[in-house]
Amino acid sequence: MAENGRDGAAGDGGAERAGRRSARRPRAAYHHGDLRAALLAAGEAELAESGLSGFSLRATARRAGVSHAAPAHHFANADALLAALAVLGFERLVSAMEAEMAAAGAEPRARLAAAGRGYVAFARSSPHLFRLMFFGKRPQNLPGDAPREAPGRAFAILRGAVLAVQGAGVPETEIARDIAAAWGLVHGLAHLLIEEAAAGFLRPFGEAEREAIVAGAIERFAASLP
Amino acid sequence: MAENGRDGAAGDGGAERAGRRSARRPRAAYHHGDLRAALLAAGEAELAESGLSGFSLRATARRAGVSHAAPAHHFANADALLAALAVLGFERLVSAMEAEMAAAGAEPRARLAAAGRGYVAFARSSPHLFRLMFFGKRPQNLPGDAPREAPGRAFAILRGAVLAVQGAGVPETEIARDIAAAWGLVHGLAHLLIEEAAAGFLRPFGEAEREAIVAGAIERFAASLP
DNA sequence: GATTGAATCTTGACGACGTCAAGATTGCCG
DNA sequence: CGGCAATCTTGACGTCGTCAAGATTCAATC
Repeated sequence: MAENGRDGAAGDGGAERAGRRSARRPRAAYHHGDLRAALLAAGEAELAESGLSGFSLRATARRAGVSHAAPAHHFANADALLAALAVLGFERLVSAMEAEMAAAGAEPRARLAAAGRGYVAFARSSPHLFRLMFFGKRPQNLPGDAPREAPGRAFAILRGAVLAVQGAGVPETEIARDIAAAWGLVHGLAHLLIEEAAAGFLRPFGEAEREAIVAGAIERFAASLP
Repeated sequence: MAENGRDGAAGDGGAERAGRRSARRPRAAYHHGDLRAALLAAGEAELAESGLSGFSLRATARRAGVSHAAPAHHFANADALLAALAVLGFERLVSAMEAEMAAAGAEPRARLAAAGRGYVAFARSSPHLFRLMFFGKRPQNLPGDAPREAPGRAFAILRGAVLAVQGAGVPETEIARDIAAAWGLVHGLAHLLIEEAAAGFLRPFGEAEREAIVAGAIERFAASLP
């Protein structure tokens, strides 16, 4: 995937294989090899640098060292590329939650709190993906169900963690209420932390203190469940 | 102002002056009167119809019945118009919170829950503005402090409501923790409700049940404060 | 009340963007 | 080895945001 540009601006930088033909084409090969993956990597880098509103398919192609129309053979349109990135983000979100839970042992409340911490940790580590996942245009007419089903796994984890705490015999609306509260809390906290405008009142606190504040809020919720 | 396209929508209702000159220009006047307000109304309508990613300054101008370059005299650029809309949204958010609180009486916990309900109610009534306010590009170089300070009032209300419940003598980090939890909960719930992808598990419930679930989550939080 | 300067709006242009169509290049399968 | 499909490039079109220059109107001054 040719070290998606950056260093030399003009991108390409892909001198991994010396130009074979002549000096006409600094680019290595006509066929890229795995342009789809390269475009995803370049797209994520673009997203991190320029944000969702400044995202450009042409710039992504440029960064990947291909022409502006090359992406069309791998993604139907720009939204399809972004949707694929969002799916990738949800996979990482699930990984982050599972990683924290695995380290949290077996106690249900500890596992629920860990899931929440993982959720927030992901948002802080990849704010550009987080924003894309929850604010990007809804992928409407894309092939496959992945874009629509991607959030489901993360919710399922959170739901399972809540159910494990509640035990059996809880009315359906109460379950929904507590799942909504759990998701709302961690999602809101995550958003609060990555948006500067929203994080105003957390400014005075240092990094460690914020961590403790967020973890405390989540643990207090887990403890408050009946 | 020629009933911007859609006749129904744009409000403004500015057909006050019949076209005076000739049939050449269906538009009434060269000078609009209050184009700034008309652009804000048209921009909000565009936002509601096309979403943030589909927003277009030219389409907004078209809807307002002016040329594509007319907005430049009232907003430095497209982001400035969106920033003004975001400020407008924060004002409405504050109004929604205050309205609920005013109807909630004097009991601190009831007032806190009311503030949260108002927050969610605003998001549901104006999802396009909500998304803009919290996901739009951060207005960087805009004149005036309004865009940066707009979220402050809403946070101040929530903060005040939390403080009123806690009473005096609570450590600073605990205060921050509970404010973060309150904001995170209501913000996350609001987001949960307006994003279809996220609201999957709430689908089976009807409108009234959702209302109860959200209100229940908020009230349980208010009741859980020490 | 006419004149003049400033504010407002229009027209036209430019570069960047997303997307489509057609041609060039390459890998692969027979 | 030949041909076909996949891949990538080039070129074009319409739309977008923004700038510059001209047209029109308002308002303040004389």
